[in-house]
Amino acid sequence: MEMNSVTISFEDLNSTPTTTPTLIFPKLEPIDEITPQFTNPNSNFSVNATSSQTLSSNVLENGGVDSEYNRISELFRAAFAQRNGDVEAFDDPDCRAIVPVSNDSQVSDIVIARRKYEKRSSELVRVTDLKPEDDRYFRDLVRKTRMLYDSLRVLAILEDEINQQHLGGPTKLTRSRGDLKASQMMREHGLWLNRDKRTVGAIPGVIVGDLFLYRMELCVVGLHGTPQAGIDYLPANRSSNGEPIATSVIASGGYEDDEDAGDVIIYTGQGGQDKNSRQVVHQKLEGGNLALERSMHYGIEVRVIRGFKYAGSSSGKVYVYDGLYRITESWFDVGKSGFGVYKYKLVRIENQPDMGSAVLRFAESLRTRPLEVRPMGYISLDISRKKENVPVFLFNDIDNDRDPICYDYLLKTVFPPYVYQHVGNGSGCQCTDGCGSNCFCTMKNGGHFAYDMNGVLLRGKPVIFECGPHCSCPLTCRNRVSQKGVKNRFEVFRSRETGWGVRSLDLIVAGSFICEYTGVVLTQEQAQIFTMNGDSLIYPSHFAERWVEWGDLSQIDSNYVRPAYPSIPPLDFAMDVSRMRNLACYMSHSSSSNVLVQPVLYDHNNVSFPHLMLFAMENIPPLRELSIDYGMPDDSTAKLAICS
DNA sequence: GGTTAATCAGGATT
DNA sequence: CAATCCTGATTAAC
Repeated sequence: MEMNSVTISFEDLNSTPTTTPTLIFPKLEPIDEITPQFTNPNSNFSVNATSSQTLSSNVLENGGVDSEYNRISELFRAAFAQRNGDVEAFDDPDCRAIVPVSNDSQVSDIVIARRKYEKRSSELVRVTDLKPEDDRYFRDLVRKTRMLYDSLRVLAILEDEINQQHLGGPTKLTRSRGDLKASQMMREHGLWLNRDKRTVGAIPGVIVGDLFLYRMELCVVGLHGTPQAGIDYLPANRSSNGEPIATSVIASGGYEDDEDAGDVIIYTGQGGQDKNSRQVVHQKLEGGNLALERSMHYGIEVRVIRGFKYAGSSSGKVYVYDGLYRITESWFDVGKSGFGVYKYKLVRIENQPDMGSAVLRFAESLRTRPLEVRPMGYISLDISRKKENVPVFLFNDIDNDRDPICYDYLLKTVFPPYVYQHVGNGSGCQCTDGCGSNCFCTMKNGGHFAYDMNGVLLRGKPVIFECGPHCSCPLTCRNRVSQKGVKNRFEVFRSRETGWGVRSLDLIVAGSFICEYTGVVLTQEQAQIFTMNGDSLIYPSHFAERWVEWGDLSQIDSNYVRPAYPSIPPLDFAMDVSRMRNLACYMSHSSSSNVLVQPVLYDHNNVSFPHLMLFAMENIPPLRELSIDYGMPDDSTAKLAICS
């Protein structure tokens, strides 16, 4: 895997754009191969194979029951003990990256040894000419990084929650900052991306429209390096010519003098505010303000991330990557407060994908008044005919195909009657006040929750047991998620590239439930007859087991074991979708899909016939196409034949 | 009385 | 060390 990048020198920037770059790094190593340099090969903190073996087998022996949380708990404890210089932590075989090896010759070794983490690089670089395979590689790397971040974030909160219960004390005043803990752990393991170069322009693997729920996540992927400041820049004292250079800005309404017209932003410089964000003194041309001015002077583009109020996320905010802008003007102005502020006119560079923030707003309007916004193209405003909680739109504005309207809408998978034979009273849990760790269903899941309190899937597994109709717990039980049907507004739509496809009008938060993949389950004999008739069937065993990637902590935990519990036999049934189906049937295939298939049981206990539940593998922006990994080679023409 | 704004506290990075 | 377009919860204000 190669990544071309050009080191930016100021001579180049001053000369004509066609000048050949002076320095080229044709063999820049991919990020995950660079990270090992953070490990000191001479240190005696080597991974202790014996102890990790013992732990792993331990986890396996008791089926992961209750040791799982202890282990994760230990993981966090060790990580933070290490951070605080606790002696205990040095016994941890995982205790890597204590003294990062520096490649920055400007600073003395003594300072490096004392510093906890390596400083960000001061080398300005622009990534160019990525081949499609490079794109895929970096996209995958970013996605894996973000999945790990999310897992750690949710687990940190859960961990805190459980500790609170153990202590039995009063509910804590402030909930723990999972976003910060996750980023710290990843940093300690050298898993932050794009720290070895300061990238100007696009970040490999991040595309316009990508959504982030936390500022820290922007730091982890390297899109924006500062956790609070709105302007990220290479400081003057680290710049090769002594001038600061801005690389990215965040516009989230923090300054009253901002004016945002989408393609053009009047961005206010930083500084001059008190702690309540009121402008109380004049701004100065320093720091980020000077950096923006210098970036304008050299014609250097900046990444723009917009912060939005969005009810769907827990923090009530969402960050959207909106692409690259050029700074065309800057001036000193008197702000609304009466104090002087610096202003910058940012103009969006042309020929980029639609702005994520504009798509968000457009999708919002589609939800509330679809026919007003898009008068043509709707075939149906609910193909489920009120069977789903939320209407499912059918939209086609490119040809006359109306196929999906011809099928009956199947809300839930139909299993053969014998699957339900041994189901009855007593097969569920008896909990009446919240299904906790003693819940029968929780035990079946290996002793821990399958979902967090927002219904986010915590860890993919061979099968998940939800509470069901034979449990005593109420419908509001935390262990009932996928059985309750779709929550987001979906649209089945026609596209030139993938035929029929599915997209959402809402933001789908990573790990949240999307819908079931429904069909009529056939017995072996029935399936044979169908196959002889030439009808195509869905074979659940063909789906790639992408759930193994969800909640995978192996990158930060050498003791991590892939969940093999509860073990289930291979899925050995077929589903007919030739007459009845639901929206899942229209999802396209991709080998780097944004949706995973998680088997779930709730209304019966036959592990051979789980419901196939679909969950989001990443934050899926509104109107972005959903895709499942059908386990086929990646070829856009190889879409599932029956539903195209 | 419920939503929204101001405020406080706790933090990470540069 | 202080400054920074953060989060999460509490309190004040409509």
